[in-house]
This record gives sequence, C-alpha cells and structure tokens, in this order.
Amino acid sequence: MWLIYTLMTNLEKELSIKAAEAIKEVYKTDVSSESIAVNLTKKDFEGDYTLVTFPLARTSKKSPEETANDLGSFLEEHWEIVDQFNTVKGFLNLNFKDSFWLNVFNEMQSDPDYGKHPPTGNKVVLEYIGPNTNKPLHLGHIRNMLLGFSIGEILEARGHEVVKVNIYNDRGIAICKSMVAWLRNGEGKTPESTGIKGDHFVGQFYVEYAKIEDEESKSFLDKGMEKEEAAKETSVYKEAQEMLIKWEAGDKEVRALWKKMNGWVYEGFNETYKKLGVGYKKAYHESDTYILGKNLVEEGLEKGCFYKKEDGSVWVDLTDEGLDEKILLRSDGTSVYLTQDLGTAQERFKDFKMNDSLYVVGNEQDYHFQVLKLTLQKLGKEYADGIRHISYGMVDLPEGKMKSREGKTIDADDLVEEMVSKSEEHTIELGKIEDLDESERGDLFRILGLGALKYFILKVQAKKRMLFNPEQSIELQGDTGPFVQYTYARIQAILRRDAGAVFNKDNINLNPSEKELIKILYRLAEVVDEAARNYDPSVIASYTIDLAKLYNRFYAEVPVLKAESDDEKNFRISLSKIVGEKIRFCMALLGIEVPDQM
RNA sequence: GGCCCCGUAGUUCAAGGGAUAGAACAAAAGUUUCCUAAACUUUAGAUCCAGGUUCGAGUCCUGGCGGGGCUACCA
Repeated sequence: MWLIYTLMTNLEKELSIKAAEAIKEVYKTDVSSESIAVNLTKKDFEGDYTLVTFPLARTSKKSPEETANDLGSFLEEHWEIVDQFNTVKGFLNLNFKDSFWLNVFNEMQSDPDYGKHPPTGNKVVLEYIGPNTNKPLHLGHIRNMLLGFSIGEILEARGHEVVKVNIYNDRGIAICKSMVAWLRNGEGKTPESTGIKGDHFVGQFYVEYAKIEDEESKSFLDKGMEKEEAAKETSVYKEAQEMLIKWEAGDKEVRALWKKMNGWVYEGFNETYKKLGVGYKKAYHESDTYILGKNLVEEGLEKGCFYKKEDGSVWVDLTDEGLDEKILLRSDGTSVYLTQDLGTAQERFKDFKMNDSLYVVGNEQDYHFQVLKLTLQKLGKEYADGIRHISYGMVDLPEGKMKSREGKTIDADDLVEEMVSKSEEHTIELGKIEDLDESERGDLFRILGLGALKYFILKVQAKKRMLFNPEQSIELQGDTGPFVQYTYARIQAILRRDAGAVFNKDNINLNPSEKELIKILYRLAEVVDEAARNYDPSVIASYTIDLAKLYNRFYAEVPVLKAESDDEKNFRISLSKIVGEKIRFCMALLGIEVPDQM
C-alpha cells in the first residue's frame, strides 16, 4: 500500500499536505499546504526531507523548535513511511524508512522509462543555430547549437512534441562582399580544388574583402574622411552594393554565383552539425521569408496597426508597450530584419501549427524579440502569444568579446578537433584501452572530446554569459563530461561481469551512500520537469554530476560484486544498473554519448 | 541620455526567501594485495559597497560602484 506514495508522487508536496493535516489536528488551525516550506535536508544534517517551521510559529503560538517537535511526533505516529525525526531550531528533519526507499527503487526498476513524462499534446517549434552564410561557425554558434539541441531533447522528455528548425540568414550585403572578393581574387578556385571546407573557403573571401576595402580606404582616409564614410567610397564596396541590388532584382548571374557560394557554405555547415551531433527537420531561408514578411506588413497597414510615414516607410508604434517605434519597411520598400522574422513566423505556423515557438538566440537580441512578439500580437496572430525567446549570454574570451572582424574568434571545427585530440592524448596516456581496435578508439576519443566540450558549455546556465579561456582549454577531470562518462564506464565493467541480478525485496538495510543514490534517482522526473520549465540544460548537467559523484562515493565505500550476502550483491548490481541507465538518459538529454569503456 | 542583464573562494561555475553559502580547477596532505585512481578522503579559501523589507537576504526593494548588451531605413 506504500506504493501509492512512491514514484508518481511528489514527496515534498505530499509532505506539506501531511504537515497541514498535522497542524489542523494538533493546533486546530487551517493552514494551506502551499504555505509550508519543504526542502531536501542539507547534507550536514540527519534526514531526508526538512520542513521549515519558523513561519508556523505564529499559528502554533509556540516556538519554532517546539512546533517542529509537535509536528514531528505527530507525523512519526500517523504517517507510516516516516522512520524518525529530529529538530534543529525551526527545522524538522524527517527520515523515511528504508523499506519505503526500497519500494521506490523497485518501482523504478519496473519502469525503464522512468524520468520521461507522458505526452502532453503540446507542439513546440524550436529555432536554433541561425548562422549567416558568409563565414564559418564559431564558439558562439557552438553554445547555440548545444543549448538548442539539448533543450529540444529535454522538452521531448517532458512529453512535448518538438520540431527543430534552422534559419539561414543567407542574403544581404555580407554575402555579397564574399562574392565580390571571390570574383576579384578567387581565380576560379573552389573548396574542391583547394581542399578547404566550404564555409571556411567562403569565409576566407569575406576576410579578403575586408583587406581590399581597407587598402582602398586609405586614400579616402588621407583626405580626412571618417572610417565608415571612407569604406563606403571604395570601389569594392560599391561593387558589393551593386551586387546586392542585382540580387534583389533577381539578376541571373548574381543569383547563380550566390547559390554556388552558399552551397559551399551549407556543405561545410552540414559537416560541422554532423560532428556535433545536431540536426533539424526544416531550414528556413531569409531569402525566401523576407518577401512573405512584406505581405504581413501590408496586412498590418490594412488593419490599421501599422502606419506609413510621408517618405513611404512603414512603422509600428510600440510606445504604449514601453518600447519605441520600429521600422518595418524602408522608404524604398525593401524589408528589414524584423520583416523577415515576421514572414518566417507566419510560414512556420503554416507548416506546423505549433502551440509554442521557441527561438534560441543570443541576448543581444532581447529587444528584437520583444518587438517581434508585440508586433505579431498587434496583428492578432494566434501564434504570437506562444513566442518565447530563449536568450543566452555571450561567450567571452579572456580579452573580452569575440570579434569576427578582428579575427578574435574560436573556430567551431578547430575547437572540436582540439578537444578530440586532447582526449586522445589523455586516454592513451592512461593506457586502459589496449583491447580496442582502431575504429573503436576513434569513436571513443570523439565521444570523450565532445563530452568534455558539451558538458563544459551546458553546465553554465543559458542566460549567463560565460568565459572561455583557450589557454587553459577544457578539463577532463573534476566537474566534467568525462567524469560522468567514466562513472558510466565503471558501471558497465561491473555489469559485464554480472548483469543477471534480480532484486525485488524491501527488507535489507541501506548504507548511507545507497540511500542517497535512491533519493537522487527518485528526483529525476522532477528535475526533467524543472529543466523543461526553465528551458535550461544546466539543471540536467548539475543533476547528472551529482548522481555520478554519489555513485563514485558508493563505489569506493561499498563492494558490489563481493558483497557479503546475495541480497546485497543483487541490490547493488541492480542499483548500479539503474544509475548507469539514468546517467545515459541524462547525458542524452545533453546530447552527450557515453562509452562502455575508457 | 533611456532601457535590459550581470557582480559569489586565486580561477571557472552552483545555491526554488531558509540551517554552518556548495562543487570543480589550481594549492597542501593521504588512499591501489579488492569491481577502471579520468576516482575517493582530508585541509585552507568567497557573497562589490551602503541602506531597507523579513522571524530569516547571495537571493526581494532603493541608491552607489564596476562589467556587458540594446537603443540603425545593419542583421
């Protein structure tokens, strides 16, 4: 009958309800269970869960300590799963019986999907990556890709239907610059002829453009022009400008070149996505959606929620909402960034009829997404309310912000490669993989290198900015991906020797480290929910490292295969097995693989 | 100027208004006849400043100081 209190119950909630009942009985006063604070007991104190009685002193008309004692006695007597209690000041620490925790454990065993939530019927479109097509991906994109992918996995585990999509900013002056530079100095070279990855190849010409422009600017600077002004006077800039106009006009030659160069870039990007293990169902292109946006602007003008200025430009007035007026169409009728996003949003809803639209985009666009949402709300779009900007902080280098123009970036491909070779070096040094063949080794180094990189990025809360020091590189020891992976590999080593254990009793005594493991496993479903609610993989990352740490302590303190009794041995093997499964589950939520051996 | 975000050990990160602010790296010391020492166990070390709200503040409010972002007919 205790089963009704186990897996599907939120024990903290249950405890606050029980406490409210106790208060009613003992003090004859009604208190809402929501007002009762329950926490996990801090590790320096004895107990599983803790009830805070300071706020209850008013209703009990006794000291917090006496209140805690009253409630503790009552609960011990009237709630069969309570083993014992102790009080420290206004804190009531409750211990639950081992048999209760063993029942929790047995239920977990019988539900291999424990941690996942049932389908909610909620459909979510998640946009991430969103690169420009004129240069290769860098560390900032890595953070975006890892966050976006992981959030998608977490939301799926929470029971939502998730459609991942990408958006390519594939048009505009930046791409034209690469094109101009390639025409001038490319000598007909291609990624194939040079053996350079497509996105890097095109990126080189973006840099090349800047060189030409600087060179040509000199004479104008000498005449005393401002830097920006001078740049616009250069012939190379004028060519780029001209190319942009031709592009907009649909000039065949320009379009063909544009297609060719973007094609190179996509090939390169796809390689990087594959290496990182990220993907998406559909890609949108701003070269398509900017036109769709114009229709929405027209619609807004008809509905009277936008207005036209004398020069012909179209605006939306958001001053009532505490923002500014924002431009939607230039006076020459061309669209701006916001116009494109309106079009993309509309198209996306047509494609997927989702309830929520998530945008994983850096926090420098916080304002933009406020504007986007408000504008669509003004238009009365049904999908507007479901728009959510998942805003993440910049990745800083020790010298400050990354600046692609100054070459102060960390290239995504380089970084992945560096991490893989670092883990290779370390693994070979430790010498535990003699029995693996060449391809197994390659897989392992990749799993470990990516694990280190991904964990390093994802353990930091998305909304915070984070620092990356390329000098120090990424650790393989301590609070890292390989630490968790190592724990998993250890477990697999045990299971290779004896995996047939069956355990279903509730009458053995638990060691502290065993009980801690059951307790943390018990929280998994709730942790997934919390991560999903906050769109925050770091919740999963810190849970996973805690789980691995607790297992490593258990492993050091308690013999598994050489346990004293069969019951203990079977229990410990079963426990190890579940810990391994849940580590793999959590790491998968982070987009990280785990090895059987390392 | 206006708006938004952020200041926690030497460093990188944690802490749903609750106990003595947790980890990891770096530093110091220990643990391999026993399931993988990428591990485990110790030691030392922090809430930017000043007020306020509260039984209780790293967390909430006000004002400083410091850092970052946005505020383009750029994306």
